[in-house]
Amino acid sequence: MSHVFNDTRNVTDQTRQAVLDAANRLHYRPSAIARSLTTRRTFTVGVVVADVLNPFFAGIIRGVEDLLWQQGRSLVVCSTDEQPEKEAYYLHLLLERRVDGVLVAPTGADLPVYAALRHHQIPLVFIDRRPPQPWGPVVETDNVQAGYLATRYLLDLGHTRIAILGRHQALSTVTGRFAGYRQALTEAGIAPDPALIITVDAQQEAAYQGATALLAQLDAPTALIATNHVMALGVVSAVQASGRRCPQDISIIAFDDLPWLALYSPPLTAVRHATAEICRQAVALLLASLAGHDAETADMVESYPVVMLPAELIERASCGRA
Amino acid sequence: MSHVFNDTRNVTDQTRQAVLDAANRLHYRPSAIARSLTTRRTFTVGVVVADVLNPFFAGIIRGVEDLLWQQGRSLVVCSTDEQPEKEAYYLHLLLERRVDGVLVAPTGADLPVYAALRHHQIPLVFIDRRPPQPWGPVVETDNVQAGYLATRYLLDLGHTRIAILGRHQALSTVTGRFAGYRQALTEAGIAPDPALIITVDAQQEAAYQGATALLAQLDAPTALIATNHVMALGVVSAVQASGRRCPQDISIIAFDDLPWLALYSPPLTAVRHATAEICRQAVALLLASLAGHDAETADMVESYPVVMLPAELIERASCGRA
DNA sequence: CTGTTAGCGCGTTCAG
DNA sequence: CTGAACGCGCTAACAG
Repeated sequence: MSHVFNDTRNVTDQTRQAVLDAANRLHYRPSAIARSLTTRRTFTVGVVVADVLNPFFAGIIRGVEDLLWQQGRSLVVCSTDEQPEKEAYYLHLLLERRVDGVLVAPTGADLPVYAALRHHQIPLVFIDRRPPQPWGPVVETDNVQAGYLATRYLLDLGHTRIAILGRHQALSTVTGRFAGYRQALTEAGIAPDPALIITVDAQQEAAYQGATALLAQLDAPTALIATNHVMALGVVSAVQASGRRCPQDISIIAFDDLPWLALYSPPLTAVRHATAEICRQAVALLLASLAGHDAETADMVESYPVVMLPAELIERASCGRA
Repeated sequence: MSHVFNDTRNVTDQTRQAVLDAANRLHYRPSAIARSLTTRRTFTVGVVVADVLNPFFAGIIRGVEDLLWQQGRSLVVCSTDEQPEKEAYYLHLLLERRVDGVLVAPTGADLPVYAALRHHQIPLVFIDRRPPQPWGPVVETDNVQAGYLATRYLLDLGHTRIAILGRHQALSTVTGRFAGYRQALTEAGIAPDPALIITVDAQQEAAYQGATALLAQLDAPTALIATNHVMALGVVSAVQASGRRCPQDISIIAFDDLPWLALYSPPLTAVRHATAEICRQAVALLLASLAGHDAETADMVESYPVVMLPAELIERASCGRA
């Protein structure tokens, strides 16, 4: 009797025991499959990111898992490798699985599956990046502020030739960070030099090549900003290879703070995302729209919130101070 | 008509088109829930590890995902934080979800839920660590060989006082690596010194404390082996704090090879797991036992294979050579 | 407080 | 080649 398991009815202790005993004897476990078919809830949410192996996304997944596991919700993870086709494929998979909701760091393409998800009333919350169209709420780092923060910090240290490296792909994260970079320079009366704004492919090797080219310029930069963790690895190795000393010859700022950055020689200054807060807000929005469906919010506002969380600069020795 | 979607029947192109058109118009998507209820297959596998955020496990998850996504199978991830209760909780969750199979890096406790999974015919494959009882096949690194490899390498370099740091918990990984360590020492005619075998809690801070104590000894070691990545971080910071120079004053070997180890000064020698191969073998065993159920392997052998994959030493400058 | 029943949306089988 | 009926295991609604 399902009532015993779900406490959905008053039952005498006697019958409860009888049921429980029988259940144990037969190794009975209720089937979540059958339950989902009737209740139309799967207690599962999908998390779609670029790459589970990227520590930034791994942190997001861990944060979301921690917020959900006590509610009996499980997480299915999907790595898109920045391929829109893979993103669409996974979203279709999640749709067929009838997950209760999806958190997605979009590749940037405007996929038809977003409409399909909406049609099936599956809440969608975008994390880290903005979708091309407002298909759902967004929770992201304030990338303009983050780019500004890093650049301003270097300017205050007296740097005037500051280079920035980002992904070649048109992601909202990269464009935001670049915008903040330009804004800080302009405010300081420095015209952004296109030769110091480098975009490369996603791999560490590409970042290495880009940074190496940068350092080989006649009027080479005295400071480098890597707009994500993989780029940071490439930049660091390029600086090593160039024979430059950090921070004497060059300053480095990394994005995405990870344990090893503090152990590097010198310890690397980094821009840290409010990862835990991103997870909290995203999950809150997801659960809210989940509840919203039950409540039949008829005249649902067609504009979704965009939550921007400020980034924080972790000051270490790689810029010659602290 | 399900026949159209599954090509399970000969259908005229006309009716096929009619069905497909209607499906598109209504944004129809087949429900994997309902399908699972009848077919008793969910096309979902669970992966239970200690911590998704740990790069070693993140690599495992990524590897498994890559092997499974094209088959239309999805992955639900679970972090136990080394707590048997959490492991049991998650395994029950996966059991209720009727996943097709489970890959688990067990905490080491002998949980009743293993029997429950078997009773429900849900294949179980253990990865990275050995379970207390033979509840399923195991795919792991040859930890004895790995510990031997690292120790022997240091011995060949002339070290005689070699310390090793491991987790306090009784995991098959740690005991194996310790055993290999002892074996190498003994072979070299050196009696293992209990003062050089340190076990600490899982956190980086604990490893830092342990390594610091080690370095403060009167007859301090000249080489340190950290048996996992988190320990390595603690060891490295302890060496830095002690004012020692690596490799002049002390040699370090890390476990779990990650990109940043090569960028450290000096680049860190590390023991690398055959992560991709672990994933391949584990998934192969899982799919095999999955197929086995259909084939009704009546007289199933009650002993499961234990696959041990050799580790590899990545030689870098932190030991004074290469 | 307890027993019975309809139906969730598929795959499968059995008639047509 | 096609339509109709059954059942997977559960929840919810309805009788007793």
